[in-house]
Amino acid sequence: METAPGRKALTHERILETAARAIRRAGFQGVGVADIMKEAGLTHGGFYAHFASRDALLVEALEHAGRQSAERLNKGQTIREARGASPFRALVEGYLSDRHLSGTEEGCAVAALVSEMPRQAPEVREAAAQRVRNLVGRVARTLPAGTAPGAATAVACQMVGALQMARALGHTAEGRALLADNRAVLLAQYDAPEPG
Amino acid sequence: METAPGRKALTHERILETAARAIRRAGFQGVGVADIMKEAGLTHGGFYAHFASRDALLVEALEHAGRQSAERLNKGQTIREARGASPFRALVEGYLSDRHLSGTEEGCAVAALVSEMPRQAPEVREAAAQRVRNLVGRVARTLPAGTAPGAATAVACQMVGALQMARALGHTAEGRALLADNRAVLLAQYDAPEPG
DNA sequence: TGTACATCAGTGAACGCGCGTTCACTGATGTAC
DNA sequence: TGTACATCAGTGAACGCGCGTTCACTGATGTAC
Repeated sequence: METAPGRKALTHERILETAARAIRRAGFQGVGVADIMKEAGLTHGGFYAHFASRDALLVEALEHAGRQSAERLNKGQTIREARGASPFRALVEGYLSDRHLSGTEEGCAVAALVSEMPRQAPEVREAAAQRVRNLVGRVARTLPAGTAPGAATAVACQMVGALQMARALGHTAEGRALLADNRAVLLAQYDAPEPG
Repeated sequence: METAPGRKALTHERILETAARAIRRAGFQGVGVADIMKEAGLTHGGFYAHFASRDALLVEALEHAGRQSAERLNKGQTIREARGASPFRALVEGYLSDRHLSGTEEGCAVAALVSEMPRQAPEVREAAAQRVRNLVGRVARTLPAGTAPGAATAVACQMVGALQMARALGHTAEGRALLADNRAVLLAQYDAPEPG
């Protein structure tokens, strides 16, 4: 059993939770320290009692978002596998779902932030690179044994690209069709044909 | 023959050229009006004689970047095809090249900016969506006849995702390996095996 | 159980700075006669 | 060819505003005796 978190630890967690959502919603550059503190029900002055700098918050927020998104994907995968889907199909259908398309704020941090990652401070970039590696690892674990090397990387890139491009097209028929195309192509390539 | 551009038109073009590079380098949010004007050798005050607002500049800059990147890809494709590559191979090897990895500023606007696109003003979003459609169209034109429907979309998403994720990992062996994995998987799936 | 004091989480005013936008202006270019 | 004037591209100071960060403070909580 872990030590019960004190008042400060609880507040810290609340700021992190808010920030993890905010960066995915508005981008690294899209939210300020004051915005996040306000959304967490605090005043901006208290921020530096919790984090050494804005970048230090971004690092922790990325890690928090990664954990949160991983949990969410785990849940979705478990449910789909219980319904008979292969691990790979469960991942693809969860990641490239309409729900994930519109749920940027709770979704994959890589899809929400990749194109901004190269422009961040070194510490933030490193935390971001780790999210990328984790995503590739997740894909690797769902691919059938004997899949060509490099496939996990290729699939991860396609999934991230697809979600982003669908979002760029808007939450419209056009965006959803792009997602559907990607699901179909991926499942045809790496999964047994759908039964029935 | 077109009308010879006057002094103002030349300046307009120079601002656009600067902005098209700047947004790919630093992101939509990463550069200000004053930065761009300074980089173009002007003072910020003159900006509003050329553009109605910052967003209006972003729209034109996206279009400019799209044209520029398209020309560049055309050139690369022509050279590779002259050396015997199929149109598809020529595109993939150009888009997923180490040169494109490190040439963000002159490269594909979609890869440089997708994850920021959903957060822009409606006019900018629409110009951005058009870049996405153009990229998918370009891929479609290089795929062998008879390829499964949806393949062009899937390939475009993978290429965009791959370039971004490689950049997120840094211009290192890790990033270049990710690109190489993607090239290999794409060529194995949609192209005849490399001769020799 | 009750008082005195130390600790500490969070407040809010203030800092220097850069943003997008406006506007009165300067000085070069072009036109009229 | 030369002068007088209108046009127009670009200048630079100024606007209101929000940013990241600092810091003296308040008021609640916890501890000592």
